[in-house]
Amino acid sequence: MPELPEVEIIRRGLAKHVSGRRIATVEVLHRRAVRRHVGGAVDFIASTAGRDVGEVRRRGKYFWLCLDGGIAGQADRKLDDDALLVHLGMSGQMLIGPPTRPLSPHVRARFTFTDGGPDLRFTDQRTFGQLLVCPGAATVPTYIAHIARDPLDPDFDVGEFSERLRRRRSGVKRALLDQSLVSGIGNIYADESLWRAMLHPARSADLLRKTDVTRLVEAVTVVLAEALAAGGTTFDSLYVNVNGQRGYYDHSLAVYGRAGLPCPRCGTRVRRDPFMNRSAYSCPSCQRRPRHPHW
DNA sequence: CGCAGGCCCTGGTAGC
DNA sequence: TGCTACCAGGGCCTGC
Repeated sequence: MPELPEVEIIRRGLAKHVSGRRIATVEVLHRRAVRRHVGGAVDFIASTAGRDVGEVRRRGKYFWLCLDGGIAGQADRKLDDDALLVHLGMSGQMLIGPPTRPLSPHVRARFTFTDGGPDLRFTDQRTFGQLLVCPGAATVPTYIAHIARDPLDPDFDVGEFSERLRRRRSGVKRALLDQSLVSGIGNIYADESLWRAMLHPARSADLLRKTDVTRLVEAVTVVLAEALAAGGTTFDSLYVNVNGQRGYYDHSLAVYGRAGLPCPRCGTRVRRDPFMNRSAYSCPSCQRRPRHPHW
């Protein structure tokens, strides 16, 4: 379940291993991986094969490889605006390795490079992930223009986010998961941030006090940064970096996936509530349930 | 515009 | 044991 920290780890790995190289061949092994690419698999291959990879950028849980140019210090190079945009969904992986290694069963797309070096394999067991080429690489790809800035973005506007959050008439957890309000937060980091800020997930966003919102923004920022420093969360073994290595933030999880286990702060047993056909984990003592829960 | 719910998908596991 | 049911989940999409 890659959320912002995991996606950022992968972005860095790709920047290290793929930026500055020229794509040679592209194979699409599962049509669903390019279902959002206008023109389908044939056009996707034509739009990526033979092109140079520049910087790798990210917004929230999306990242994109700049195609043709965009590499720092090479301003004279032709600057094309295309982005190879990636969303990993629940189980997507970007794996770098020797071209000769066997093809694992869930590889959905494969990229080789003209230098004959390590290839790149988009591997995705549950096929929620997707790849597409669209314009807007230099700023934000058009396809994700509706995705809000994430809390680690230098231009993230805390004031604007706080105001918009306090106008929402839904539960605060639901709001945190809305990528058009703030991006990069999924189920794991929403629960961890709310626990840290001592806010119940079903608190109505429009009833939060300003101090609550300030504490929440602080909590989200710290949780995401700490998870990033730990290399991300490998909860169900589906997340690994480009070299196949796991992250270690699961050792620091306070509530997520810990129903019945003691809250690290007060020892009360962590509670699991049904939430949008999934789960919300919280401490019944640290995160007081509101009189009128707004899930 | 905001909000809620359906849908897409597979592998692991619980339960019968 | 072999079957079924359910769970995990992000985000697009539709309907209100």
